This record gives sequence, structure tokens and C-alpha cells, in this order.
Amino acid sequence: MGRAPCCDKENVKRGPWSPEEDAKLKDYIEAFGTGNNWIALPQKIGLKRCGKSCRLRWLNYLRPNIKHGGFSEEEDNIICSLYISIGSRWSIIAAQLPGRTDNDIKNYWNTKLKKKLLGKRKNFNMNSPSASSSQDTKLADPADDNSLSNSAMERLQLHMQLQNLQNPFSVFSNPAVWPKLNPLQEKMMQTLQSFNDNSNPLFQPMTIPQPGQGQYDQLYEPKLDQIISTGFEVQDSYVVQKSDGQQSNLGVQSASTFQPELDEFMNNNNAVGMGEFDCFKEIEGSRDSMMWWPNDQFDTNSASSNSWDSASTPHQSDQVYQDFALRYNVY
DNA sequence: AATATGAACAACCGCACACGC
DNA sequence: GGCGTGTGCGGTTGTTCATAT
Repeated sequence: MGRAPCCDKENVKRGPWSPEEDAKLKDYIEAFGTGNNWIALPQKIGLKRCGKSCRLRWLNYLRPNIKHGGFSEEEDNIICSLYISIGSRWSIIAAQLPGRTDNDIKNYWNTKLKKKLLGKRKNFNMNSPSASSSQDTKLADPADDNSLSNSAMERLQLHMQLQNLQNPFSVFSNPAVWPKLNPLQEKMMQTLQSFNDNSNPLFQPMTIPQPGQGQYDQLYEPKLDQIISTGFEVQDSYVVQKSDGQQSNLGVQSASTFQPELDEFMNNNNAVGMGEFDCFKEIEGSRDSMMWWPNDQFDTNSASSNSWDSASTPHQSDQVYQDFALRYNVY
């Protein structure tokens, strides 16, 4: 038996909200709050809307202090840095940008930032006749012009590097077969390599305690809560400013280390000499075949799914934490 | 001027988690 | 512990507007 629908779809209005509906919802919530029950709310105020729709409208549009459009360069950089680090965790990224919603950031990324970052697909298709013969390309559908990566290609490089560090027998352990990197990515790799010693916890993911273990509960869970909570904002240096005024350095080296290059990159400054990304040609379309996680964390039964598909992860919140822990010095 | 195409944004959908019973 | 329900989230679709042909 499937799950009961959250509302009677036949009798709820859909589509764009009218000013009158907005006013009703806004006035009520400002006066009485949501009552922790979105499903019942539309009935209370006489709106023929689904509760989920009301919630979305409030959170993304009507809520006070919401900013729309006009993303600053600084916000661009934060979004890009965090996307490279944690992927499409839009709610977490949004928590770093006061006044921005996850939906807004997601749309902004999909329509503008991604293109700004990766360049136009058509251009590098035209410029890379060899791409169709690369060994990885056969894994993609070359006719699928929408196969522009859903995750930043920079992330792919970082994950490949992690694969190498954790599985020396992996194909990714052979630099000779790696895609050619652009200068920014090369610097990322060099920096990551420099961390590759036993003293750096960044590359000891297998030592991370699991939920339920004392060390996890005492050290990691509270830290994760702290990271995910909205009570802080990111400074330029990625030092976390908590709501109580205290600062906590999360050590986001993978982001801050590359900030100058990222700034330059985002400004479309070609001083670093990358008009097109050779590595993107090489690995274009190979994302579906990539294992983004260490082998022992990857469910081979769902190998076709991407790394963010919860079906491939044993427990989403645990995976969120491990994702953070892999990239941030959360110790 | 009419039509096609693309960009931007709003809204919806379905899944998974949290939580109370 | 199992079940039902509300909520949060990310992916996707729909709509509108701008620009190109």
C-alpha cells in the first residue's frame, strides 16, 4: 500500500500564488505562527492550497528578510567553494548565506553559476574531437547534450584523488591515466597531496567513529549539529562565527586555500591560462561510472546512482557527517 | 511582426527522515 | 519495534519573459 497523499489533489489550487493568497498566508503566520502543522494551516485560513505548497511559499518567498536575485561576487565564491566541498547540499549552503533560500541558490547554480564555472558545453565539444575517442567517453551518451555534470568537475577530481589514497589498486592510482587538469585543479591536487601524511585526519576517513560509538557521540555529532545549524555564518577565511560570538575554525583548507584562484576563475580572468578545461573533455560523461565513495561505503547494488542518492548510503545523516569530515578538519 | 529558442525563476513531486503513538 | 504522519530536502517540471532568427 502506498503512502497516503498529503492533501486532496483534486481540491487544491496549484500554480502561481496570487497576492491575496500571499497576504492571507503571511498575515496569519506573522500573527499566529505555523502551529507546527503545515497540513492543517491552509484549512485554518481558508486557502485552497496544499500544506506543503504553503510551507514552500513561506520559506522561499514570504518569510521576512528574504533576498532575491542580485548575488554578489562574494556569495558566488561561497556557493562555489561549498559546492566543491559538499556538493548539492543546498540547505547547508543556504545556511551560510543569510537571506538566501536553498531553492534560490539551487536555481542560481543551475542557471548561471554552473555555466559560468564550467563554460559552454558546445564549445568544448567542438574543440575536442578527441573526446569521443577517450576511453571514458564511451560510458556516456554522447548524444545527451544535457549530460553536463551535475556535480562540479572539480569535485570529481577531488573524489578521484580520495579513491587513490584509499584504494591503491584503483585505476585512479595511476596518474598516467588521469585526465589533464587545469591549473586550478592541479593546485588543488598538489595541496591535497601535501596533506597526504599520517598526521592529517583529512585522509583518515576509515578512522571516523560510527554513530553510537562513544567518540562519535561526544565529538562528532555535536560538531555536525554545529555545522549544520543556522547559528553561524561563514567569514572569508571560513572561520565560523557562532551566534554566541565565539569563533570556531573549521579548517576548510580545500576551499580557502584556493580562494585567490577561485576568485580569479569566477571573474573569468584567463590569466591562469584556461580557456577550456581539458580535463572536462576527458572525463565528460564518465560521472555515472564513477564511484564517488570508498568501495566499502558504496552499495554496488545501486551503482548506477550518483553519490548523493541516498539509496547508495546506509544512513543519510551519517553520510552527511562523513562527507563533512572528509573535507573539513572536524576534530 | 511572427516564431523559435533560451534563460530565469517559481512551484511541484517524490523520497527519506524524524517523531509521536 | 512497527506504523503512520508531518516535515525537509533535492531533483524536476512548468511558466514567463527576453532575445535571436
